[in-house]
Amino acid sequence: MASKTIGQVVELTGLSAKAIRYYESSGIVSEIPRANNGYRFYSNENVDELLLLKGAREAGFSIDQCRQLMAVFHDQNRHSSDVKAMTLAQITQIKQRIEKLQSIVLKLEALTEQCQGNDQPQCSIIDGLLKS
Amino acid sequence: MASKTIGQVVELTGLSAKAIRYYESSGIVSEIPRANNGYRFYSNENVDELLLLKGAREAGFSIDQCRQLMAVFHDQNRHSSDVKAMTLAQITQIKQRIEKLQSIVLKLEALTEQCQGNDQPQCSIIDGLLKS
DNA sequence: GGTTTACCTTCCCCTAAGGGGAAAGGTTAC
DNA sequence: GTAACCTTTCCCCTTAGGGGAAGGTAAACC
Repeated sequence: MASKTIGQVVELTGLSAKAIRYYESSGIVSEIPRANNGYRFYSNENVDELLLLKGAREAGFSIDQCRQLMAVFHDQNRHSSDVKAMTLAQITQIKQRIEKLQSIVLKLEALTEQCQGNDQPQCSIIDGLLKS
Repeated sequence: MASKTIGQVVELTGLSAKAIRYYESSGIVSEIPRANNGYRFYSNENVDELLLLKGAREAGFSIDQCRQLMAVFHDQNRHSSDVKAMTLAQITQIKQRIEKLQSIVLKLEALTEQCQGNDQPQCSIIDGLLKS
């Protein structure tokens, strides 16, 4: 079975049909050849593109970053150093997001510690948010 | 100066005029009274709502969570325990997001360690993403 | 008073990454 | 033949506003 319908690719990749069509219409993956009835038929190479894309999305790469990644993927003269650089940059970005979230957690934890948490309306969390 | 124009509220709160109007049209803050010319005029209470909202947004609360928070804020019979419960739930959610991001970082770091990062096309990051 | 500048209003389109569902047509099974 | 399932395109929806247009208003300056 060299070429597969979109339903079969859904089974194979775990991606939704909506997502798969979206990736094509956005130009992130190659244009998929059609049969006479208009149905898309996916080659193994097409499926590989989708698998790579899925892996990258699950690794937190944005669609725009994936676009670049796919371009590198299709570059016959690519250097693994380029892929590594993109990945290291991605790691840095995610770590920054983590730090921001951690500072929020610290702030919220400080506020909850001040709050009595009883049946009175006075609440130092609200007071704290008002002043922040 | 008991009531302020939106421009003055922008100065006062650091929020954008777009955001302030959005909060009103979304029903998150109270409806703002208008002058004859249609201009909004903000009372101190209106400004307080916006300040609380801003603090909550900066603390990572979503607009929908802010909506609930504002409802509690306006509830004369509120219990600080309710606010505390919402805040603790928010802390839990953020911690989950942090954990997810951390697992992504671990995965990406493992991949970069395997990648040679040279001028060859073979790249274990791509291979790893394809299989994941 | 007239003009310029700054401010306010609503309105519409745009973002990211698809999801939901309609309407229409194709394919398969009974 | 027809029921069930598959595929197609199309349009609206989501978050939390941003950008900018078109038009009315207010304050400042001459």
